[in-house]
Amino acid sequence: MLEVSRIREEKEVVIERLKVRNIDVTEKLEEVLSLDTKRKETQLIMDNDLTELNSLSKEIGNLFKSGNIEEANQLKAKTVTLKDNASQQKQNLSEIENAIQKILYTIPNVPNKIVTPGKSDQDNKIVFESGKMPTLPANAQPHWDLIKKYDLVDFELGVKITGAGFPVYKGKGARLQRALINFFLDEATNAGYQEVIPPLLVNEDSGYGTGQLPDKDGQMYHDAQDNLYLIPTAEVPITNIYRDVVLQESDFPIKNVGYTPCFRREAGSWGSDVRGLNRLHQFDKVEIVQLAHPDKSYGILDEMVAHVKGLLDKLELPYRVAQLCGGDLGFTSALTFDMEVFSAAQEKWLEVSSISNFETFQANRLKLRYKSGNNKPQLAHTLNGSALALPRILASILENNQTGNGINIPKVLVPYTGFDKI
RNA sequence: GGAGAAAUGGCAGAGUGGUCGAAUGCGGCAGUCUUGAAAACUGUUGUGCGGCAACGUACCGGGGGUUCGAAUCCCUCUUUCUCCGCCA
Repeated sequence: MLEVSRIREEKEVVIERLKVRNIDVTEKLEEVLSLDTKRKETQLIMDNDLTELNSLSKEIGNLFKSGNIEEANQLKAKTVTLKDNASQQKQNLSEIENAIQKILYTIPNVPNKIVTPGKSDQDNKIVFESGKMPTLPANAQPHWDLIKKYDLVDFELGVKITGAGFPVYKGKGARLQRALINFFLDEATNAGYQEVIPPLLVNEDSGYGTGQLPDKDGQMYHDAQDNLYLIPTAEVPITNIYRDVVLQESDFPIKNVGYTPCFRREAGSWGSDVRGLNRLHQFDKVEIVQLAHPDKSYGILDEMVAHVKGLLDKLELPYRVAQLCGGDLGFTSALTFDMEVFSAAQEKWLEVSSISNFETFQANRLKLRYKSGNNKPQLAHTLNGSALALPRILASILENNQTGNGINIPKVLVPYTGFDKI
């Protein structure tokens, strides 16, 4: 959520930068500013009423003490209208505040100035390519066939138990999945991230804190009975650890990593690219989250990208890094890099990680601040990235490493799988 | 799920209708003393909103109510603890 103070201070910049998302927020910002002015006026009136009310109350107290009952009762009568006024203003105030918030909830984050305009992922800028495409055997198969052939993942079984998009991993498939999770967690831990195992269901406050609500209501599975949401990513519970927290400047950087299953309804996104493991309702992911000093967050974003590149290098997968254009940028992000792995048999680039700097957008909702010295608390920056999302990694490992009579396991995973071939 | 107790500042802990944003202790910060440190002493030390500031205002788990006036009384919700029941 944008800060009103920022809108007031650099309205033109905000409008200009949001144009790369193909939206014009001029009217909304004007509305926010005029409501904010009204808010200040209303509070001033209310505060004045309250000031008078408070001093009358004190007087009445003193009169009662000194036995001046009659005079006290006279003053009491005077408080009635003041009280009415104050409570009316209080109601106005909260209506105005709600109206401001309602608008702010509809405005996405202001993109970083290097974000280019564009409509869709077609317009993203490829900023790095690792090269080294695999050469496949003549009879190469896409992973959904390999999975069946070697009995690694069973989709039909998942349909029987739950529904489409909830696969059952079996045997070496399950083991490979677990190996990847452990590998990713170990790599992150070695890079200084603290591992956490967060809850998989979150409350409404947490959903608002990281910006999934109200923007993506409907994309999350919702337990109406207890009003809890199944997490679409570990970002939600992990970042919300720091909701309503004031850190010391010396606490930075704060680095957390967590493995969780992720649950996404994927409403309306059923298309051609959903075969096999490409798009699921439940999938596993290791997520890295950092909290940073505003001056350091972009350096940290680079560091996180480098970390994920390192993972893909070690897995010996061909990949590229895309800098998202305005039209493809997530609602809450100021700058995002997507990591895409080439899955050779289906000849597709699959997004396996999305690494973003949210600047203060989440922190403002979370009330996540830091203090340096005796200065007033300032909003911190939040960042996160997948390191990594499992199913598509699995898909590309299977496809790229097939030999015609088996599948080679990347060397780095062998200590985790206990086998080097499927 | 049933019965009872509780929720106060970074922490501990007082406060049961007015002068309480809240005693006291610990911790933090600044200073005195010291070659330096410790100890001792002195001062200072929550957050939001409005305001250049002075200051005003709100906040004692959340929401609502009673009252001229609520940390204090009432209702409700949440959470924690104890006992009972159930259970991985």
